[in-house]
Amino acid sequence: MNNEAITQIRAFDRFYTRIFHLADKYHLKTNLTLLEARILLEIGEHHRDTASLLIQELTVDKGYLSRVLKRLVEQDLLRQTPDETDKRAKRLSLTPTGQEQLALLNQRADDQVATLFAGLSAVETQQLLAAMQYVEDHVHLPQD
Amino acid sequence: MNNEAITQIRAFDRFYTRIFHLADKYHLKTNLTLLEARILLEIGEHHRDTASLLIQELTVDKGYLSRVLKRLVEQDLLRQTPDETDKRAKRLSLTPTGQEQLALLNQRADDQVATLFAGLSAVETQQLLAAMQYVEDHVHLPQD
DNA sequence: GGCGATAGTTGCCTTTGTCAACTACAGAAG
DNA sequence: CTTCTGTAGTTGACAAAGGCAACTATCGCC
Repeated sequence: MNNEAITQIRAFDRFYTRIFHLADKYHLKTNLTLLEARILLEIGEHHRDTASLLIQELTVDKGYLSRVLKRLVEQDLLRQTPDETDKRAKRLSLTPTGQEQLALLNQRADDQVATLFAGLSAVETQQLLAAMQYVEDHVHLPQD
Repeated sequence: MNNEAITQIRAFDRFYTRIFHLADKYHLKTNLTLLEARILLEIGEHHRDTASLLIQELTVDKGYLSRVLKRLVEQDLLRQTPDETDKRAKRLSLTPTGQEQLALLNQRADDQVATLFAGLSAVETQQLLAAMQYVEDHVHLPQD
């Protein structure tokens, strides 16, 4: 890969970093931090229902995570129920309030995306998705 | 924009967030934080040579930035010279040591990118760049 | 010359994140 | 069944990151 290409990719990275910086605000107007929002998302949508799974997925310190989870429980967004088959673990699940919050977060995030890509025609949207897919397919992810 | 599209874009965002989380480590093995690295980059390559410009570009608190800049000066990576035409401002520039550090950072970041997109043919690389460009061109950036 | 705005600094505080030690349990090996 | 190593999660102590407001000095303008 030549230098010109690398420079352009790094420019894209900077660009998309900027987008994120804007788009990562979907948790505002809720009283959740970004991490808390991502936790609700992982539990509620991707069914990662133990702390260990979250640690892997979000690459966060387990001590820190433990505290954040506690906070979510205190806010009645999250339940921790004992795992019957593995008594070390706790199963995480959203409370009804937690599910409401998650729905709200999703709504906000969707709105953000819709705003960022507003005004695209159907064809343009399809091409955009294809372009993203191309990028995704051609990144060589290191094995953790 | 339909829901299906939004879902896919959000998936891309999560994906690229993950990439960044890996790629943002280029400052490691130096004794710089990510913010310090980005500051050197902005000053050294994009000629943003006042604190105000950095505040805008990096969306960082001015009090915090002030301290970080001080730290960089203490490490002899940065110089602050009085601006003759505006005596409130200070012109920022890299010291020779700072330029060396920046070169090192660039090297690391380039390596990261090269690794992430390793093994692409010339044609694939061109298509990748085109795909990135397409994404970039079709985001509707809000006016700050 | 006076006044609101801007550049940057400093003190104070909260949030976020790291690290190591610790408890409790699991699973395998003898 | 005991012992040993590994994993799940918690807690305490601490460090780093960042936000907020007050302050000084200077600017540009009426």
